[in-house]
Amino acid sequence: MNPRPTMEDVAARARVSRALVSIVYRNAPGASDETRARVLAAGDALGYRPDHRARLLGSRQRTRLIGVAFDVRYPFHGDLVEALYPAAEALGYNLTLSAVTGSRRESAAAQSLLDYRCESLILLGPTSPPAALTALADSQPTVVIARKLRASGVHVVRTDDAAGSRLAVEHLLSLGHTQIAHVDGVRAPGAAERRTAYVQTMRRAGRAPVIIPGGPTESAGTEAARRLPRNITAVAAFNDACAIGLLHTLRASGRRVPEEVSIIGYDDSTPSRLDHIQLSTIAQNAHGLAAAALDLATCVDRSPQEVVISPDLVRRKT
Amino acid sequence: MNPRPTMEDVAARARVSRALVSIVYRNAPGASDETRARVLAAGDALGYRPDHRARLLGSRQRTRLIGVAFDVRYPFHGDLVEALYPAAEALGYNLTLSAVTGSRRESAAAQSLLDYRCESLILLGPTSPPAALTALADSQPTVVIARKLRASGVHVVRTDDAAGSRLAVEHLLSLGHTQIAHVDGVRAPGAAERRTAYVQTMRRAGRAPVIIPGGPTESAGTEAARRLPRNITAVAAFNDACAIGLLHTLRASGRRVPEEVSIIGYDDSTPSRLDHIQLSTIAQNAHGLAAAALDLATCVDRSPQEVVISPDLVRRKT
DNA sequence: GCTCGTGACTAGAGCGCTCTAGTCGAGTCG
DNA sequence: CGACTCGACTAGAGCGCTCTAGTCACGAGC
Repeated sequence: MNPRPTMEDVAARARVSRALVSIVYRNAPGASDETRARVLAAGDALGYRPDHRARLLGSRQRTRLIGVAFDVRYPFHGDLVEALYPAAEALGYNLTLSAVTGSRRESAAAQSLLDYRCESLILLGPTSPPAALTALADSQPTVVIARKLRASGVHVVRTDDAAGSRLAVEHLLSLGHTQIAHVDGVRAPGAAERRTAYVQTMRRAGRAPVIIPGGPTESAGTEAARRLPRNITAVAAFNDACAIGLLHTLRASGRRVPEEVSIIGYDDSTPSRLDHIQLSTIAQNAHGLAAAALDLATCVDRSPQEVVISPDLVRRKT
Repeated sequence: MNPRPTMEDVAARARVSRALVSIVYRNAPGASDETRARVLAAGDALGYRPDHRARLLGSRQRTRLIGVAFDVRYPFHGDLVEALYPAAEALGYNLTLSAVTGSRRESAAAQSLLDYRCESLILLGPTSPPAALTALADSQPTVVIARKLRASGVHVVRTDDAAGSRLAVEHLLSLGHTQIAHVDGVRAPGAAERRTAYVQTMRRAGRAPVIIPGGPTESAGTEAARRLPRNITAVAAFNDACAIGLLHTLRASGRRVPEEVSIIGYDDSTPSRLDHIQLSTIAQNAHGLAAAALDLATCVDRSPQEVVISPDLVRRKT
């Protein structure tokens, strides 16, 4: 519980000036290797760690801090956060997180990031209206991940949902299926792109599209299973949760998956990887999204743009 | 993209000193209501927001900042974070998050929190060895949530697992079941307490305990389902994931839940609430845990202690 | 009338850093 | 040999705040 050592303490112990300690800890040129080692040794002995806040205050413009607003309720946001950390580190940036929860609104999360003087903001699947996002982007670069939108001044990084949907359908076609249904995401983000791509891919293959209303949840999948025509042998679901609900309900009603019905999900979420599920799915490339987002976040004065990342097919057992 | 206004700008606009602006924004005594309004108006007009960093640097001892290290992969950590925000706000504290991920170790997360000069640390279900936690607690109050451990200097807030397990078994007994099995968590945290309480409660009720090896995952539940004796009519599972694996496998093999077999989980996780699952379970009281953790985190110079929160039975459909 | 208290406000020194503008000594070169 | 350059290092201002120690005006109390 003793007060933390400061640069002054390290400087005194290493018998150099405070400024030199700063040089050493910033890895800046202007210190001999010998002194560098001595300063570092003194710092270690005292358990010194630079004060991040003071560091930011002192450095004139660049804070090398990026704020990330994410929703604790979405596992995919967790995957993105995980991918963002190494991507930020590679560029010499630090991440500050702010959570969106059931009771903490996105605007509050974003404002608290601004209080920390983040250089730029990365918002994961934000639900704020475009105007609010534009307002945020007015004061610093703002990158939106995983939401398709046109808000002026905002960078957008997202997965190519049309390509993903096409990938799913082509996979099922290549397996020899002809009666392929799509369980729709209805109004969920991305649902329209996935539905349209499904229809187009089916038409191009000379097959009749069958669309079943669904949604982004397991219960939507459960519901969709009840409406599934008996002649259907393969289903491309809106997302993994929906596919899993469908899977369980189909199995419970005696239909064998994948023997009788093939199912493909979308997201490559954690549940899809579980032993007893092993859902084939379309993976959003979290690392690709993260890298692109950081690239945009760190380039100041770049005109707002949209980066679309291709998804990948993950073949598992359904 | 224009530089953010500072206190100086607000002071100039309101025609007062910088110090007075500080007084107003801190809600400290020493300014007339009239001036207060004028300063606030000037701040609003400029879009001024105090710099959190500078604020903390300036304020001598207390930073009113609490660092939270959580694991993005655990939904329950999300619930805890959600509960921590309002609890912190109520005490006038701010939260800084740092994520533990597959590739970012707990120690890195904790260190980055220290760089931000957090007054205290709250670690959710840490996996670090007790010695590492004691070392952390040496420099500031440290609270561990959801892990039973004896590390000197560290506060612990956790759920009463014995009581939870007892609650689960008593619930099943009260439903008239006599052949109740426990699917064990083996080496998972809390498994020993839950197992012991199960055995004790069964003995006290004059029933023979049946323990089936399992684990904390869905696949463990799937495995346990295969080993489940046919005469068992109720199962208290180690946790929800295990219970859900068990549930699906049992249903797939034709046994009806809850008609033929009752299942109770543990955690009240999000999947347990899903429409087609509706798992009865034992809820860890996230708000209670959060409040207790903040209480401990904010009281400096309090001797390390352990707070045990009672869990609740959530009756659903299994 | 003079002290004293009080509320409203300000000056200025930090907080722990970064960064610019130096100093200082050793080597280079014409 | 004096004018340079160059690497190693230091002094000190400044980042945007907070906070202590004032100042100043005004009214109460003796």
